[in-house]
Amino acid sequence: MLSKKTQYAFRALEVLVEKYNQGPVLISEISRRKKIPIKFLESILLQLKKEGILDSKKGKGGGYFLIHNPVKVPVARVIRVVDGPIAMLPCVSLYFYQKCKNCDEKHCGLHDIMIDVRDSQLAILEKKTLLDLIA
Amino acid sequence: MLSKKTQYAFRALEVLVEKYNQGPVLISEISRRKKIPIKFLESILLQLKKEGILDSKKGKGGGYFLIHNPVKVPVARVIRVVDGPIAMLPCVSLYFYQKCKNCDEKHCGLHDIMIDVRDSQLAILEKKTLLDLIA
DNA sequence: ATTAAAGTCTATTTAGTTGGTAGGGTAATA
DNA sequence: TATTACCCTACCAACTAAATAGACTTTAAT
Repeated sequence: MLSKKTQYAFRALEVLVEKYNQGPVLISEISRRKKIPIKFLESILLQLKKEGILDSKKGKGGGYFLIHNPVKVPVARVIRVVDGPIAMLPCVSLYFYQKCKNCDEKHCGLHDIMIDVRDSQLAILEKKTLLDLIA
Repeated sequence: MLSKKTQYAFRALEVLVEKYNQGPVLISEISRRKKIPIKFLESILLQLKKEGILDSKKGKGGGYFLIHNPVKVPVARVIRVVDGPIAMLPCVSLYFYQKCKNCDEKHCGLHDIMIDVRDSQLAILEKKTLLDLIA
């Protein structure tokens, strides 16, 4: 399951996609429109900024905005930034790989199954982009 | 990510698949062979029994054993019993569905994406069975 | 230069889950 | 009838998620 934080991130991104290339959007506006606790939202947007998905402008007329064309940002990227691994086991994760203590990956049925699952998940999550959020 | 509990469950099931139709297997044997804390393992096996995947026999010569032919038990079933939902959002879960507060499922891009992901996950997890664990 | 708008940072709280431990009770079978 | 081995209850420490509070800094318009 995606964390609530990640779900909030997607809701917020919906707003920013709609307003892509129309200047910064206030945190408070996103919070109000999507019913996200403002301070919690603040930390989410900050995280997305640190990871190079968003940028922000301070002062009057400031706010958050997308750096890249929404069609260039895969859904998978957002999940990894906010939630972490997408795979169901550490030993099959591409970005958060950890060796399995109790299984020899060469002959582990579970490992093989989860590799398949990961590939089929990523086939979708790497192809779908932020633009698909407001389809 | 699957919980450690679920990973233990699969490790334990590997043993029971190998010994299918060869009588009960002691908790202590599974614990030793798979290096699973015995009391924690106890609770996992009990849960699998309550859900109709395993049965047990008490007394001398007792232990746990599979009820059904391993090829009849999909991996998805084990995950649902021990871990809960497989889907990435409550609003796209088949067995643990919960309505989305902030989205109208009819026009929600995120919803549609996660439906696709769920289907592709299940295509694998419903087809692969316990027998594949020891492939 | 002032000021107010707006993002940034640190920290704390609350609640729930996970992983694991301990000990005793109960049922089945040799 | 004594073992063996499952069954149940309770507890705990560590961690994570979700949310809140408040002070600080930067920016831009006046």
